[in-house]
Amino acid sequence: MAKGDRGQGTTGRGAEPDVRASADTDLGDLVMRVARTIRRRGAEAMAPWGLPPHHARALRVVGRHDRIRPGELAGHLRVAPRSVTDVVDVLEQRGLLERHPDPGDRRATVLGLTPSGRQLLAEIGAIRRADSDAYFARLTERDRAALGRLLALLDEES
Amino acid sequence: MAKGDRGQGTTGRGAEPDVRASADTDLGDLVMRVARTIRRRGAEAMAPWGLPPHHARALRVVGRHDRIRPGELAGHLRVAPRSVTDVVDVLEQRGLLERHPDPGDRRATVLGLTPSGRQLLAEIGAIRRADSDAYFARLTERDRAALGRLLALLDEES
DNA sequence: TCTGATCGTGAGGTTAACTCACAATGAGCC
DNA sequence: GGCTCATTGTGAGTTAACCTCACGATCAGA
Repeated sequence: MAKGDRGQGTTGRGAEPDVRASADTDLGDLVMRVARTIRRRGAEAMAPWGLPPHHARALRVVGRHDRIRPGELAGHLRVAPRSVTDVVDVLEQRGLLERHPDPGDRRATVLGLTPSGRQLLAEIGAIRRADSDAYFARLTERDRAALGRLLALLDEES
Repeated sequence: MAKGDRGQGTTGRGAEPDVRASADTDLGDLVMRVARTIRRRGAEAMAPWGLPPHHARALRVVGRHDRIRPGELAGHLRVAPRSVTDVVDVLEQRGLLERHPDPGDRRATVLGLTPSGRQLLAEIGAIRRADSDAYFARLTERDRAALGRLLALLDEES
């Protein structure tokens, strides 16, 4: 099924494993490496606020979708529902968002930003966007659009 | 679960924050979400061998660059030198690779696959490639090439 | 009213990284 | 030869970002 399969793996020890960069990194690896860089940059950019990248991301989602439920937030972040509980815990402890009981369903909770959460979001938004722009500036406008389209295709619900 | 989408508002292409995640997430978020999916899929695919994605990746790099040093391996994986020590520890304990003293520099170590490491690499290579192909099959051949090019640009040494 | 799904979370675990400090060694200089 | 300084890999300790499983509370339907 694989096409350009170089079948080495038998005895071909020093048998010319030349394999220059483009050949040896597949798309999956490439995505992971870029993701690592993004996470590192994000962590550095957010360091002054002590807000890890993932927490900042969650804060942003809540900012966009007010009155969101934890489960929905998990969906947006593409993580397991349980995983957002901890994130929400931290953000709530810092007074950035609040859990409110859902009047329509007493099992459920809805999340909303506090004023200081909203303010922090505004502050870091600018920084984050600037850093993101700086990183993706390696690509032309057209390439960024193309990348967005391709990643969105991959990210579609399966 | 989740799959929430209480439609609030339409995808108004304005200054309005909009609902559909794919529409308003920036490139960084998109990369992270795709990366998460890839990691999860990779972990599932490697589960029968109990080999975490990152370990498999390291094994592959050593397979390609025999007699590589830990420090170089770290460079290929884009992680801090210290981080590969643990990975190498595990892989060595499993008998998949070995540390040899570097004859030219007694501080250093060179890594090489053992026969069983080489065999495992061959086994999982096929599986992994198949899974990767399945995931990226959402994109056309042309789109995959484009994505590879764009990611490679981003991943260039800065 | 009983049953089965759903919501969020406690408990506990894993992966994948990081920094800082250190001993051993190499390399350049006088 | 003896000094200094950089490099190599690792011990120690920490953090981020996930996961599964189990559970009590609640909802929705037969």
